[in-house]
Formats: sequence, structure tokens, C-alpha cells
Amino acid sequence: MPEGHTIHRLAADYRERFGGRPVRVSSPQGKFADSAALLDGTVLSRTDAHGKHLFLGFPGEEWVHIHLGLFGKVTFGDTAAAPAPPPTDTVRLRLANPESYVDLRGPTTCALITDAEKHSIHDRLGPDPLRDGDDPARAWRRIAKSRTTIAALLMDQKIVAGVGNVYRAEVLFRHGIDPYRAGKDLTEREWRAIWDDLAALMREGVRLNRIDTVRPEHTPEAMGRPPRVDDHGGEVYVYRRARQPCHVCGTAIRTADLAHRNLFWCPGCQRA
DNA sequence: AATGCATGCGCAG
DNA sequence: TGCGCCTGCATTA
Repeated sequence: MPEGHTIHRLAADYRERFGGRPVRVSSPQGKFADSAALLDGTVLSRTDAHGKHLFLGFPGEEWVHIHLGLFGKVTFGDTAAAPAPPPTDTVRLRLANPESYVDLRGPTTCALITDAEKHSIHDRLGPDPLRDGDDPARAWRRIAKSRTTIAALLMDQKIVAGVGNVYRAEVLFRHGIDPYRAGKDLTEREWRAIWDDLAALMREGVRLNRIDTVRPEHTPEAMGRPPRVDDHGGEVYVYRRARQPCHVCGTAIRTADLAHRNLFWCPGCQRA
């Protein structure tokens, strides 16, 4: 689940269901129990998201800092009709009010932090295409002088915040860029196009709560092919499609290990 | 039952 | 560069 769009969507959903009124806070699994007890019964005042970091604001300038990592999951439920299910022993954090509950499992981070600590997290993150006013030029200054591959740079949260393995693969495909090209060999125009595209794709991701990257002219209907939905729930060009034919040119999609993550690309459409 | 794998990241060396 | 950490699911035996 978790790339930046998921986190921004969660910030909105937590705020909508729990914002502005007292909330029950607990940690059935125990690792957040002390902090949960401090927060229990207080008001969730605001939420924020930057890249893959989620922040839940409580009185006294305190925040719950959540990072889902690779496995973290969040489940919302309605309790107006039926009571919330008993929390299992893996629920790190549960918020509840009379209408709703939300369970957090398996996060890399769930910690109570100060406003100053939150600021230092923002400081070490790059601009986020989903944050209004974030400046792509900040990322460009670093990309333009880097010998690192653009595939690695896009995953570096200090450079750009919120891009994960799916958006990385898909946006490079959409712009016909070889993932192994060095950052310094991109043009500023290419970078701006990537940034603008990420902003649009990720906004759509927030709205639909899934990742779709296939342009209208390449949908199965437009190309006269049978319908498809990739098994992670969206429609994509290359992500997890190793050895399958490219939807556009038919070349077999390639995969390689890049810093312990699977990279996918079409050697036909993405040339050096 | 055991294994492998996943949309992530921080740390040691 | 490799390792550990968080969990659930699908696949293999």
C-alpha cells in the first residue's frame, strides 16, 4: 500500500473520521501503550503528511509520528451499527470514537514526538509533489549534479518525498527515460515534466486510493485488447510485469535488483 | 508447516 | 553493500 499517495489519503481520512473531538487511544499490542494512555480522551486537532510520513496532531504541540514502512497497514471501520472487532495483538495503535475505529499494524514507526522533532523530519525530506507549494527546483539542484541513477534518486526521500517503487518505475516509463541514466544527464525540462506528472498521478492516487498510470490511449479498450487489472489493484505499464510484453511496443519488460528493490522497465520504450 | 515475497528505511562497516 | 525491523499473504511441500 504505502507510497506517498496512501499517506496523504490517510491524513485526510484520519482527520475526517476523528478530527476535532475527543478520541479513545489505545495500543493493544503494547509498544505504544504509555503514549496512548497520555493521549486517551484528548482531541485530535489536525493531521499532516509529508512523503511517506504521517502526523496526527494532539494538544500541546504533540504529534504521533507514523511511518508504515513496507508492511504497515491501516484499517478503518464503522461502529455505528456493529461494535469494533476486538483488537488483535498486532494492533499498535487504535483510535476510536462512537462512530469509527482505525487500527494501525506493523508500522516501522509509531512514536509521540514534539513539534520541534516534527520540524526536523520535514527538514530532512525533499519536496513532495503532493504538498502545495513544494518546490521541484530544490530536487533539481541535487539531481543535476548527481552521478547516481535517476532510478535511485527518485527513491531517495531526501531528494523527492513520497515516490516509491511503483511510481518510480511508472513515471520513468511514461517519460521514456532509461532508469540507469545518471541524474546529471537529465535535462531540467525532463525533470519538470517528471515532477508535474508525479503531482498529477499521485493526486489521482489519493482520490482513488490506488495507483493507475496507463494513459487513455493505452488502455486495453483503446488498444482492442482484453481488460486487465494488475494484481496489486491498479493499472500500470511495467511494475511487476517482468518478462511480459510491453503494452505499448511489445518488448519483454525487464527487471533488475537495484539497492534491494525490484526495478522494472521496458528496454524498447526507455532508451539510453 | 515452511518458505518467500512485498508499494520502506536506518544502520554498521 | 548487507542486515535487521515490522506483518500478512500466497505459494510450495
